Amino acid sequence: MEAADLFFGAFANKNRFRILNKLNKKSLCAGELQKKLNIEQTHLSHDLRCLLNCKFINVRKDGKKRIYSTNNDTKELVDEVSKHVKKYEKYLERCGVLEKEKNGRV
Amino acid sequence: MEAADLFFGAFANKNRFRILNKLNKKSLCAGELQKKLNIEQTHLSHDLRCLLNCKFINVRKDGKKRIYSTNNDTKELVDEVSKHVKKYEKYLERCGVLEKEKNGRV
DNA sequence: TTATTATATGAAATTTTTTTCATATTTACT
DNA sequence: AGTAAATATGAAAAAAATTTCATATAATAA
Repeated sequence: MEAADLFFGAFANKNRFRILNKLNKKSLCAGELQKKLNIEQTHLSHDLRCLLNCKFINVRKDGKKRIYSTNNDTKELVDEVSKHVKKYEKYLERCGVLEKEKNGRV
Repeated sequence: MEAADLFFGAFANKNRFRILNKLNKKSLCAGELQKKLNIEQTHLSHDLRCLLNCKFINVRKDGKKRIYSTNNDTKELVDEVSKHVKKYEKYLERCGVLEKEKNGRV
């Protein structure tokens, strides 16, 4: 089950998920992503490396830019997860540090 | 995109993923899960509450036990993710704190 | 009504991840 | 060669999640 842990380490992150969603629509270079998502440059760069290492995305060079893109498996996965998130949105609560007021006991 | 963050907070966790996989096969009470997964009692309890809050799982009472189960949406999602994890296993690397030795530069 | 089993809770301690900072690299242009 | 633009890197700081601890509650049985 170690692989699942690594998987989540890479995939399960708000910013990285936003990146994947953007790239699902259109391949983009880092600079474009940065503008669209309004993430600080080095932060974005770290996230891209993370996604890249785990093969969620690919790069190709184009002059001094690097164009990032998702593959089909990633597209499917991201869409599936997005579907679930949308459907369960109303139930989702911050975990671990559950907001005390909301504690809906069983 | 806030919902995605909450979603990952609950779903994206090694132990909780193990729990979901077990429950996908068979509804179980906390005690049984504890034995099968070898997780410390209060730890498991926290994780169950988390999954419960976000409606990944359901409970019903049976005497002094509580029987946990997954729903169909969760089953599908967990299976989809498991499939991806299996396929990409060989690429997965710990993120954020990337092991220095492994640094496969682009 | 007390004891026991099963499970839950909240807070503190620990660990991990995210974010920022300062700087490096890479490519193209002059 | 020197400069600027685009992106990457590593380490430190900050934030968040996990794990443990000590204790509470709930249901049943003696």
